Amino acid sequence: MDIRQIEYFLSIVETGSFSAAADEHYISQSSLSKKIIALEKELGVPLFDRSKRKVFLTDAGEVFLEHARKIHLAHKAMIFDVAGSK
Amino acid sequence: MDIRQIEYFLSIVETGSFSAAADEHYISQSSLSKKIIALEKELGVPLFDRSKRKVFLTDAGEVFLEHARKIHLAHKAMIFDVAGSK
DNA sequence: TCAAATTACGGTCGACGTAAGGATC
DNA sequence: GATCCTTACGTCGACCGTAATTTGA
Repeated sequence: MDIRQIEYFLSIVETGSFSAAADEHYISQSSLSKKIIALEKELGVPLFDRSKRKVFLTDAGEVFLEHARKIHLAHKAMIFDVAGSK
Repeated sequence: MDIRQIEYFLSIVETGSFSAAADEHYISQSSLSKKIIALEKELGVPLFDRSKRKVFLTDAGEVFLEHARKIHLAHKAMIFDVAGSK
């Protein structure tokens, strides 16, 4: 699992859209989709329900979201502190 | 940054050795070394002092270590909770 | 039909392991 | 000389974007 995948996931949740999240990260819709599919495969559970026009989180997606936010913040703090220790 | 790199880093700290950590993760010493070098490059700071036979953490490495432990635990909790939500 | 996500495809870049090199003890 | 980390090198898999396909409104 890559930190970027977590950031992609968070962007999708914020925007409610794969394509909008892809734009935010300057990658193609296709690449983003594949990254999320790979993440779901790694976890063994689907994170999103794509059956509607707007994407919704599955139950597992909700659980993932809570942790994803924590890890994202922890990672940001890590970068900041490490850079400051130079 | 990949979660695996964090786990590699933690194994090196625990064992005090790149090669022992590589064995733990069933990858070659060479691959592990390259992963850590890539991590240091991404962070912009060296994490280890390799000038002695046993590897030592730099100041930045010590800072990274604190965060790495937190993120590792958060990741483990994430995997556990997501799997449990299936 | 329009918009949005997935799948197919081809090219390129990166990751891996083996083996050689350099350094420490 | 032995052990450990890094560099060189060749191969193979992964990632990316474009384009085609599928599906929901």
